[in-house]
Amino acid sequence: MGMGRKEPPVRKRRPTLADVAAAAGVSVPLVSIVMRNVPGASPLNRERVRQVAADLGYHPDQRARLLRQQRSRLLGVTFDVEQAFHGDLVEGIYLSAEAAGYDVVLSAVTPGRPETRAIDNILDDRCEAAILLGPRSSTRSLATLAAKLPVVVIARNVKASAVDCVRTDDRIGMNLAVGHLKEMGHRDIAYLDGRGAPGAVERLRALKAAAAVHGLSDRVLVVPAGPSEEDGATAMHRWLTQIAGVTAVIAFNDRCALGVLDTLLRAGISVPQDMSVVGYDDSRIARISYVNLTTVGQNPHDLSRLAVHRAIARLEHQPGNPRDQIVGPQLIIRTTTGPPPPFSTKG
Amino acid sequence: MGMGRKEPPVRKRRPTLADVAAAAGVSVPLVSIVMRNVPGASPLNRERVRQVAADLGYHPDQRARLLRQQRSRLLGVTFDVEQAFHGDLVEGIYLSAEAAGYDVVLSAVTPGRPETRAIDNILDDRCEAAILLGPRSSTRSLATLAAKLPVVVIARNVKASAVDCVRTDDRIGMNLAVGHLKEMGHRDIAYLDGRGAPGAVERLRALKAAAAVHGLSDRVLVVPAGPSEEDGATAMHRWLTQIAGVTAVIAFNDRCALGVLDTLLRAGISVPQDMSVVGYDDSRIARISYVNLTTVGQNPHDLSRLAVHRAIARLEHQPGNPRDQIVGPQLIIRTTTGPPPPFSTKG
DNA sequence: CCGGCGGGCTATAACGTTCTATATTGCCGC
DNA sequence: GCGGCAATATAGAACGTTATAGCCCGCCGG
Repeated sequence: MGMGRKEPPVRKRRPTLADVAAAAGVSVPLVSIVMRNVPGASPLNRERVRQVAADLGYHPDQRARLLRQQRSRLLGVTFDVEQAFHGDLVEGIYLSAEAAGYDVVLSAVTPGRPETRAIDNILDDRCEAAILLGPRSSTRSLATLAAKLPVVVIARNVKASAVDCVRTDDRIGMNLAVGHLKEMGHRDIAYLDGRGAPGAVERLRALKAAAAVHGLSDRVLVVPAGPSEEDGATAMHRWLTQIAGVTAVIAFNDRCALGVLDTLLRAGISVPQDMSVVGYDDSRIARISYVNLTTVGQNPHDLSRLAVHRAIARLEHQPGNPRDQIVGPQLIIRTTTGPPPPFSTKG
Repeated sequence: MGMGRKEPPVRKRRPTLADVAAAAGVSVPLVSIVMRNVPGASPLNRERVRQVAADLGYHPDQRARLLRQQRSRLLGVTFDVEQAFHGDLVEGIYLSAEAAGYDVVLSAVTPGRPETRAIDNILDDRCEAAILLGPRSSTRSLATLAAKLPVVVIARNVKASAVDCVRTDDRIGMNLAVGHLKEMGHRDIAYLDGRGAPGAVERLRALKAAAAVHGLSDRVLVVPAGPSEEDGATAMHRWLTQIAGVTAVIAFNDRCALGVLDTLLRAGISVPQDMSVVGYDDSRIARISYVNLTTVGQNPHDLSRLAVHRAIARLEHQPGNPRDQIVGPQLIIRTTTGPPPPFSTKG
């Protein structure tokens, strides 16, 4: 019975500029001036209005604000919730955008929410430009989108004249990986291909180019695998019995490399004494101490910074020169690579 | 020289209702009626307006629309880009929200973007309710937030009367894990604690309760570890030499369990013949074929569905009964658990 | 004493949409 | 022929904010 019943939290309509103005005894535009920190109000009123606004718990309505202004200063970003790497990119995008005075609207792609819907969302929200992380849409539909607003694609090369791209150059990455192995004395190298995964074709081509540069074209063995741990493990398992002389493996990506490592461990082949392994991506898994995978890392910070700046440049009508911007990857040398075992140096 | 120069893509101001109305020769409100699919327009005009809108590439301005309406029907969601599980939850939230006619505003928490900023963002965007995934803010500040709008927290228990919680019950999960092991014949079980990780205390308490239920209170050994692969590997390594008789390990989470598996593999202890291992979370890593980890899985679909419905119920003034909703986890039996080796049955 | 100037403040309109109220039909029954 | 009704269309105001222009007042030089 009536003892200390909690009052229900009465949530009234959120306060507006008019409420603050009335409470402070000034006009609405003056409050607006104070909230925006622009000149035109006396220090006295400025202080008073600030106080009243804080007391009322006033928050400016972002939507009304954007509606009135000519520009929204909004960047729409689509990303895939399943890709850990996209998380790193999102982080970088927030940073660069806020530094440039732009705001970010996120729109996720999930198994149940196709990319088209994610894109429609950022269109509805009046974003001035779109930054798409690893989009799967056709070149054609991306070009259509680019007719409506500036589009910057990260981590995919889209051959449409109106679409900007920012991506890592696999040729540089593979060059680093092969160069590192050659320097240590390896000659016979196996490459586990991504087999149909996005970007696999480019990466294979890059590997072949790197092999040619280092004069190892006929020493490189390409094995079909895939993008997952399972693919790496299966391919390595099947292939273990068939090779001899190969002293190093480059995997399509880190997950694939992880499967390779597991198979080698179970087969009693020690890494890096008997076999060197190089991954690709520098995903979080590569950094675990007991994995400690040598890998080619993309630079999410640079990728996102370039993408944001490129989008803003388009908005401010300074297209800039290269439509397709390349970020150099870096080789992160950990403990899965080392010199080949002495008895196997046959070249 | 002048051959086939591409015309620069002229991006004009985006079309508005007024533009469509003028082009179709009808009034603005009529176009609005058509675009919203509400009664009040003739089939003839409906068709015409649709056609014209499509031709102009008209997209309704979500911000203006929400400004005019009394309600925004917007749910603000904060999530952590580093937590893969949050991705699964986001997916479910989109699904449930769209089914209920609500829209979702995402706001990410990253290493460089603190939770407070993410929350301010959804406040500025006029969301009607907030759904926070594993928030790290203090109970106090969450309560303050709840005074402004309904707040539903997923995956954390917040003891504030105005904050709803939806979470998995660790007691059920641990009960399943211990029960499964006991059923197979295990008696002496080690638990690798999360040591300071969010939720570790509750999970440890739940384990102890489960042990008590199964009459194994004095057979369970608690070992400090941590939430990462590395923690699991280190703890297992250090601890391997000190135990005897223990036939099963329950890890704080899957990542920790992965470290355990790796250490066991390197030590030549086979799983599950010599030792059973149970994880917690059913993260993607647990499903890899060569890992194939028996684990306690949270149900992201149910969690997100309940959270969305709870938020909407609050908005529509039907608070409903339990402020703290529990979703039952499920045991996913894979191949890292089996009967204990015969010689070790001592109880 | 007057015209001009500038700081501080406010009235008003506008952003793109939707709500409310009101007109304009055509059609029916009496 | 006329009131009533439903269906369709439009005029006008409103949402919360900001841009523009103008008002008021005290001050200065002439």
